[in-house]
Amino acid sequence: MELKDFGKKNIFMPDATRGAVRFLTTQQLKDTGTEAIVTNTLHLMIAPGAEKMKELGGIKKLMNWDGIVLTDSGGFQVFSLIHSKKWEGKIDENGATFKSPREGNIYTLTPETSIDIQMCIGSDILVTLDDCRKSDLDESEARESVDRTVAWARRCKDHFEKVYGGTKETGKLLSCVVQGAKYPELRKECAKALVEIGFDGYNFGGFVVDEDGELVLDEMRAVIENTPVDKFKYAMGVGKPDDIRRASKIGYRVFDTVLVTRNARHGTLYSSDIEDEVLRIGNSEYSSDQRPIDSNCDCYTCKNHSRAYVHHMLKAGEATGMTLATIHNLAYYQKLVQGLS
RNA sequence: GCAGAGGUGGCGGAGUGGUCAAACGCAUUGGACUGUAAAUCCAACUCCUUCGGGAUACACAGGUUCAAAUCCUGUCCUCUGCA
Repeated sequence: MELKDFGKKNIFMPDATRGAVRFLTTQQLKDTGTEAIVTNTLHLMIAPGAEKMKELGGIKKLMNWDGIVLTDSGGFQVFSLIHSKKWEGKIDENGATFKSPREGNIYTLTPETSIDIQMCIGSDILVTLDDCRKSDLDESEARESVDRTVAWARRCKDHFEKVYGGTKETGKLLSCVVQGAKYPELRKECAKALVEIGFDGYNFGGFVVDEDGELVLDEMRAVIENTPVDKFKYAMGVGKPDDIRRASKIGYRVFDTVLVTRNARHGTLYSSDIEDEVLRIGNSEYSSDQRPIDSNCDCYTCKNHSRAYVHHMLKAGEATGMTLATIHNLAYYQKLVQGLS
């Protein structure tokens, strides 16, 4: 796919956070029909490091991946690791400073450094650093997060243009993240402020489901309705197959979620043979089931192996089980998303 | 045969008079996971239950005690060493 067509039709990007979709080789990833992946700024800045990424010629060369690469800015990690105090760190209006628990180094992520690192990674589609927080914020906190997100987005764009020449010079796309928690009005405000700055894509950020696991459609609509039709809309972290269907219906075209691959590793597979399309391959009923995971699937796993084999591999703790399950789930999602176009 | 050690839930293995239906691990059986600190986490796992409890249980059979997986006696079995 050409970058200029990105987001014109539905696309699902698996998360290759550290430069690989877990348990898959780049070739196996290609074979699932995947055209774009998401890698993560924060993870890659810690290892192998921004300078090293640059020296190695960027993520695409490193992975031998010729598809599209989107780099997430690290905004979500700022929330999930630092705001929630799993990692030591501080967040202020300038960005986040944190200590990696692995080797103890201190890192700083600001709107500007996030862009710099994404450039070192060699991404095609950059994401502005945003202030992502938990979903049940009260309105004043949500407003703070919106204000900061917009301010950071502006700084990201300025930096991207001044230092690198922007989209025109680099040929890369710059997308921003819309915050506003569970307040559709704030979502709208945030979207409008971002549109004024101008981006190539608008990403729905924060948490995409409420406490009951329901997709936050009202908030998502507020963003669609207040952003330009000709720019791509990316529903970050969406989601379960039905959530993708719903989000697609209201105008989102770009999706990513860890559910596909994590669920695969944890034994939750998808199959059109099952009524609610969820097949828990670890369940004992599959231990002697010789059928493929999905009779309508032509992925490597379904063409070559039975439910019983995947069940056994996963139960036995063999990495092959994870690989086979991931290949299938990813192929299932790619087919799902194509079917929505 | 003699001398030591020991027999605990599907398995391994704690516990050595009461707070024990019995730690912990594994296995098993369900479930969760939504811009990945996740090959992770949660729950159930003797039987019955109106979910309050109830009934049997720590090789087997007796006994001591208010109370035994824990103490005593016998039986059976296992392992190690010596013949």
